This record gives sequence, C-alpha cells and structure tokens, in this order.
Amino acid sequence: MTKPPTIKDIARQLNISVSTVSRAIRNASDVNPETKKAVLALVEELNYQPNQLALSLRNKQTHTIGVIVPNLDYVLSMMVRGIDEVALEAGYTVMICQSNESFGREILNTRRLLESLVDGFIISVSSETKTFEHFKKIQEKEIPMVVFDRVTPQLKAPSVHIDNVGGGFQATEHLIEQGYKRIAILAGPKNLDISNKRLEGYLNALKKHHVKVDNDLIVHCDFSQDYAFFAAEELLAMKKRPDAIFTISDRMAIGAMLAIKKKGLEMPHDIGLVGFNDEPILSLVSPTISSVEQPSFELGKITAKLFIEAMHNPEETTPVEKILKTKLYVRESSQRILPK
Amino acid sequence: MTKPPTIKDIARQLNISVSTVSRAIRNASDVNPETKKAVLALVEELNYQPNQLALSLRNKQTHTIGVIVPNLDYVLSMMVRGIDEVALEAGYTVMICQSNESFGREILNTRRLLESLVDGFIISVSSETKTFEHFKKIQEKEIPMVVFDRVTPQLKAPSVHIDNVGGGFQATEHLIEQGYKRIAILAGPKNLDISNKRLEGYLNALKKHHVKVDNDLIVHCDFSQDYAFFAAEELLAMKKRPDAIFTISDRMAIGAMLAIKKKGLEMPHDIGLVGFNDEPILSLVSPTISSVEQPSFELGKITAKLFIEAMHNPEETTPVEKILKTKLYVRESSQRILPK
DNA sequence: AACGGTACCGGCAACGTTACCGGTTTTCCC
DNA sequence: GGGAAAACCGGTAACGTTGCCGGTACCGTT
Repeated sequence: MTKPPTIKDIARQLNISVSTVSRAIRNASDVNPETKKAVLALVEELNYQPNQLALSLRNKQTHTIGVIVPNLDYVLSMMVRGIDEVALEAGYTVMICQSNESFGREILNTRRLLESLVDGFIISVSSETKTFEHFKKIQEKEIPMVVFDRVTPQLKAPSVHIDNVGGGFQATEHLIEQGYKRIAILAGPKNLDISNKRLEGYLNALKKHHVKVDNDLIVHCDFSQDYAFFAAEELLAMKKRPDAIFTISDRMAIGAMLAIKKKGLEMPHDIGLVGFNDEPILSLVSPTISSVEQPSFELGKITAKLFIEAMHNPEETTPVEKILKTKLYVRESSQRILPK
Repeated sequence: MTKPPTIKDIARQLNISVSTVSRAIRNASDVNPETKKAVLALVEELNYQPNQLALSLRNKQTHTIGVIVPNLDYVLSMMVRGIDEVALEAGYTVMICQSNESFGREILNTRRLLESLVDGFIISVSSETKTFEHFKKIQEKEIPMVVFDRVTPQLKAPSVHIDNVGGGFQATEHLIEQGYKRIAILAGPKNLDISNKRLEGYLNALKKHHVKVDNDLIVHCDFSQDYAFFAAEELLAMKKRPDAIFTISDRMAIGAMLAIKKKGLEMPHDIGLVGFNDEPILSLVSPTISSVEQPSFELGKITAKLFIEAMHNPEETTPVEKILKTKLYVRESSQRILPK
C-alpha cells in the first residue's frame, strides 16, 4: 500500500517549501517559471492528485450533492439521470439515496448525507412523509436545498415540478370530450401534494364541463399496482359503476387495466382509461393506454441547474418555483371518437 | 450561518482540553465519569456532530462506496437497492454513478470517485467498455473492488453474477423441448461477457440435443428495443426463417415481439419467444412472454456483503466468484405443449 | 548611495480530529 | 510512610492543504 504522494513529497524532493509547491500547482503568480515547471514535471511523474478530503476540510465544501428519492422507478431514474448530467458537468458528484418510500429511511438518509457534509440537497419526498422536521434541519444549517417532482407547500424551498393540476385537467377533460359520463379517479395518498394537485385538475375539468362530482368515484390508494387493482375492482363492482378511470400513475393504470379485463369490460367502448407518466409499457399492452407525459429527463436537468443557481446566490429571498408543462398522449384505451 | 460546534467549543466551555473531550465522546477509558457526563450533556445541548471530513482525513477512510452502473433500468435499480440496503446497514454511504453505457463517462466516473476517496468500488461495466485500464488504476492503489452483474474475465476481482451460461441453456433447452427446430438468438455486443455466456448456454443446449448450429441464426446487436426490432425483422425475412427466438434481454424480447406481430406471426404457434430478466412487463403484454429470471435484489445484497468482506480481509489471494442460479418462467410466448 | 518596487520564497497557522506520550494526583498495599 | 500502580488530564504532532504575512534578493530610479 504505497501511500499517494502529497505536496510535501514534492517539496522535499525539490528542496522547496510546500507553500511554493501549492502556489505552483494552481496559482501561477508569485512563483518562478522554472520552479513551476519543475513542480509540474514532478506532479506528472508522481501522478500527484490533490487530496480532496483535505481541500474540503479547509474550504468547507465537498462538491457533493445529496439526492434523496423515494425510489428509482422509470420516471425518477430519468430525472436522476438529468440531475446527474448537469451536476457532473458543473463539477459536482452526486450521492443518490433511496428512501424506499419510507419515512424512517428518509430521515436516516438525510442524517447520513448531512454527516457527509454534502454541499446541498435535491429532494423528492417519500409518500409516507407527513412531517418535515428532518428537512427543516437542513434549512437551519442554511444548506442549499431544492425539491423536485414530489414537492409540498409545507417546505419553503425552490422547487421544480410539472403542472400537476394541468395534467389532471388534460386527462379528465379528454375523457369528458370522449363522451364518458361517470369518470372515476384513482388518486394517491392524501398527504401527497402531487396526488392532490392532479385531483384538483380532475375537479376543475368536471366543473368546467358542469359534471357533478360524485365522491364515491374519488378513491385514494397507494401507488402500487396491486392496490390499484383492488381499488379498481371495487369501483367496477358498484351499482352505478364508472365508465372511465383516470389513474394518477401508470403503475396504477396497469392495475386498473387488469381489473377491467378481469371484469370482462372492453376499452374504450365500455370504459375509458387514462394514466399518468407515459411509461413506454403503455404502448405495448393491449389496448394501448392513454397517459399524461411529463418531461422527466428535462425536469431533472432543470432541477440541477436551479440548484446550482441557488448555490451561488445563497441569499435568494423568494424561493423560485418552476413548473413544466405536461402533454397528453391519447391511445386506444380512451379514444372512442376517432379524430377526423 | 452559525458554524457547527466543534470539539474545541466544548473544551473551551468546560475548561478542559480537547483531548479529554475527544476521549469522553467515544473512548470511555481514562476519563472521569463526572467529566464525561458534563461533556455528553454539552454535546447534547449544542447538538454536536463530529466532522466526518476531519475524521476521514485522519483515519484515511471515508465510509463511502462508489457504485458505477451502466444505467438504472429495472434489473440494475433492483440490484442497486440491494447494495444500498446492506451498505447502509453496515454504516457505509453509497455514491451511485451512471455511465450511461458510455466508456468515456465510465472513466470520468471512476476518476471522480477516486478523487472523492471512496473506500471501495462496486462496478458493473458499460457495454462500450473494451479496455480496463481505468479500473486497473483502482487495483494499483489497492482499493477494494467488486464487480457484479456485468463481469468480465479481464478484470481480476471478486465478482457476483448469475449463471449466464445456465440461463441461456435453460431458455434454449426449453424451446427445443417445445419442439422448435430453428432457434435463433439475439445476443448483445460481442465484448460483453454477459452476452457471450448466454450465447454459450444456447450453444450448449443445441449441442446436447444434437441440433446443428446455424450461424445465420446468431445475431449480435445492442441492448435497445429498436435494434432488436430491426434485427428480428431481418431474421424473419430469411428464406428459412427461425421458428423461435431467444433474446438475451427483455427489452430485446419486446423488440422481437413487435417484429413478430408486424409480420403477422402467432406466438407460440408459428414462433416461440423467450427473454431474459423477467421484468414485470412480460406478464402484461399479449401474449405473455417467457423469460429467465435473475434474483436482482438478492444479487445486490450479496454483492455488498462480499464487498464488505473484501474490505475487512484486504489480502485475499484468490478473488471469490459467486454465481447465482437463474429460473425460467414459462409463459404463453413459448408454450406449445401444455403441461399435463 | 539610498530608496522603492517587484519577484520569489518559506514559515506559521488553521480546518477538526485523535494517537501518543508524559505529567500530576489519588489510591492502595505492605 | 514509602513506593507503585491506577486514574485522570493536557500538550503536541499529525492527516494534506492553503492563506497570510514577512523576508530576501535583485532591479531600476534619482
């Protein structure tokens, strides 16, 4: 285990002081070109690499960003790739932690990353999270933080997310326009803002088109396919069953699709279905499923850019909020009226 | 920006030396119980957290593992979750870097992680990677390293992977037993060991059952669905077209499926299809697609465990190699003969 | 010859922590 | 009561780096 060379080794071999070596390596000023050349030559020869730990200790920054995500499903892993892309470019290394949708795990991750002295946080909250004390700690220490995708009004921080209200509206209005009358929504956990917003969009669309809201058609369950399946089964077992379902995620849409098939109903004739996220799988199943697309990769990139900005203007007064537009992709599952 | 409290602050407030504080905090020995109590009380009050950077600098270890993966698709993100799980338990923080299947990016990631002075590496190589100098650098520095999933004989290191030969064999033998005569294989890039091994299993199965190898039925393409689609189209356009296709990934199986449907062929009657990975999507498409399952989450956990072992026995002579069994899931796409 | 300026360099302290050594006081035992 | 051991504590150096300050040598100017 030959220890890596340090600035001291170079100084010793060249019979000069460490200060001079240090200066030679970065700051051209105040150092004889000859000396500098000698130092750089030796740097090359010994393959000297500055010790980042020592630098971090001295400069009080680690050039590391802590990213906390609830999971690494299709959407989030795209977003993470976007974050990674931009961060790497800007000289940051990213530490990705998965909370696995667990509140406890999220707290642990936060603590670990704080201990690692990351320069900042990029966060998407877990579905279990209802209190935000662990994140407040970050803010108390005045460490930059940006939330993305799963944001929450309870956390005053710069945020990047899609227009969830708009997305919910797009999906619902589309179903209305296709002539569906009893449109149900499979929403997520009630504490998740992302779910509430999509629900809000759903309600907005109903209101705009003077459709009466039926609370029996609003169902909350968790994001998993299985839960969505059971929830959809219950919906379909109602006396006056819905003739369309809007699910706020594609995973749930798959669950709903399975329930619909099991019940023997035909899409889009008997019932319409629209999901959210536009995962590739939707064009592979039969019938293909309509969905609201969000620009995941782009969103990740924008988040990282915003973070880096926030990093450089530490004292921004009003937290920025960036909202990205969604786009509805209409497929077989909801298209009763063919476009002319 | 109130600076976090240090051991010095505590010492000053209690009028004792930093050495004593340091001892009080971890090593019970050589410190008066009274003093210790006072220190711990103040630790609590000030909410003191040891500075990991300083610790790392001193102890020459960062308790951080660098993980490099080519992407975060279904299989790899499961594996990463397994790694994360075990590492976190053992007190390590994980830095996940995606190479995006790019050789250059992989090198950059390696360098960055080396600079970050991670305690070790857990690596799955990109599909572009043909030379391994960048990883050799890790070994020269005698930093522990474990490779997983996408391993390569060119890299002498402890490794964890599935039995790729066995998996390829299972899939192919199954197709033979179902009565398919001209079985094609869609393999991956030629430099990927993982692909070559599955191909080897394919050849083994043919040999065992005295089926003649037809080189026209062995096609190499990259892992993407689109490429697989085109490759499958070409296969199906042959004069003597294959009556079964084994693809070494599910993404490719999807591509092949689309080509088969476009051609108007029926699975499993006209043609059989078996994929690899057993992604959930396979049971959602129609027909459902058979596939070779690998225990991804488990594999990740085992990898991390092996890494931690390697960490503690730095001078292991023979690199361990752990091989996990695969399991074939037979679905509609390949089941011509119904089980009795 | 005296002075000011510049080019170059080295020493010290500091970032936060701990290992090691040496010192003082107390306790214990014969 | 003397000596040894135990209990407790503080100072120093070190991990690798850089900012700051002060110092020397040389040059050109008056």
